[in-house]
Amino acid sequence: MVTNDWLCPILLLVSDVPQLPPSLLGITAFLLSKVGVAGRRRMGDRLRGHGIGLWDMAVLAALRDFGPASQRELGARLGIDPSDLVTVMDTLVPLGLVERERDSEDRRRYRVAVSPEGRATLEAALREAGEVRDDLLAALDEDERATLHALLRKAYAGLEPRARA
Amino acid sequence: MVTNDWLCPILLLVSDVPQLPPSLLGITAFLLSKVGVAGRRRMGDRLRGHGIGLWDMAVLAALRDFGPASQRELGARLGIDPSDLVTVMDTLVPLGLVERERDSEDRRRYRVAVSPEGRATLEAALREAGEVRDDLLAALDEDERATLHALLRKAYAGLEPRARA
DNA sequence: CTTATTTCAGCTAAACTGAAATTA
DNA sequence: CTAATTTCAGTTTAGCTGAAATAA
Repeated sequence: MVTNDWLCPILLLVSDVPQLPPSLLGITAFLLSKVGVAGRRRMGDRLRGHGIGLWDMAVLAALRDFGPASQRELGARLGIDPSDLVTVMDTLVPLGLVERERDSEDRRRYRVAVSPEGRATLEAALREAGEVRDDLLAALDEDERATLHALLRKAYAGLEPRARA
Repeated sequence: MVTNDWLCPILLLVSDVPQLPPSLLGITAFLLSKVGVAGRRRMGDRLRGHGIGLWDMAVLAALRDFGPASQRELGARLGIDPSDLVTVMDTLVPLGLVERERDSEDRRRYRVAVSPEGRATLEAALREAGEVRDDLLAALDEDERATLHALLRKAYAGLEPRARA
């Protein structure tokens, strides 16, 4: 009789494909995390080529989609800690991707706006995102990708806003 | 005319729901990462109540599904760095969830096996995972959850094994 | 005086790197 | 001798905490 005890280590070495435990593959949250981390890493690697990080891209997107905002507003909208937004600004301002000036009506705040260069960088970043999707979801056809996206969006919308982090 | 410039900050304050930029909500990898992180956090919080972490659960699952293994094999299978497996063992061994003894045929290796207590803890952890799924995917019905799971599994299987992170 | 916004200094956890100790 | 397994020490990064500085 063939038992797993000695067969599995051999298969593991021969196939060179790490076979994950079925117990884990049956957990949706596990798959979600694995594919999510893989996508995040790919996206981060590509953005590094543009000199920005994931949060920087998110800030550019928020500024373009919703218009100028204070750092406080950006943090609330994107779920970024205000102190981490300082780091984001330390990246975006010197690169000229955003313009930042004190709010004339409330000099505690900055008024942050995306620059033309920032818009161009965002466009490039969004194209990278499309390529990451093609890579990450290579096994899925167009319909399946659309279904996956719709389901994720529905699930995300259903999360407690406070617990979306 | 109503412009976004002053309307959006007001909506943001009134609705108390952080409206994410449509640019980002259109990126599958972004949603994947967001929902994945939310699930991972929920799972980690629950496992903490059992005194173990996510990697500990993964090791218990691998040992139960595939039988005893060396730390090297566990690391290769689960994508855990061998040095991090030391930390996992430092958790599981004192709790009595695994039994570890030197391999009599190759004394460099340990032979790690799940104990009855470890099986019970894994069962409890898998039940927690079910509850996390119900919470995380509350907005989806049974069919949608099954579809999401199947699509994630297909996408994950299509990733380069080396790049599964 | 209290509150809001930005900033800084530091902390924690996770994942990774490099090398030492032991055995094959 | 080289190579494999486990272990330890240290680095890096992301996300978070608490408080200071400035302005309302």
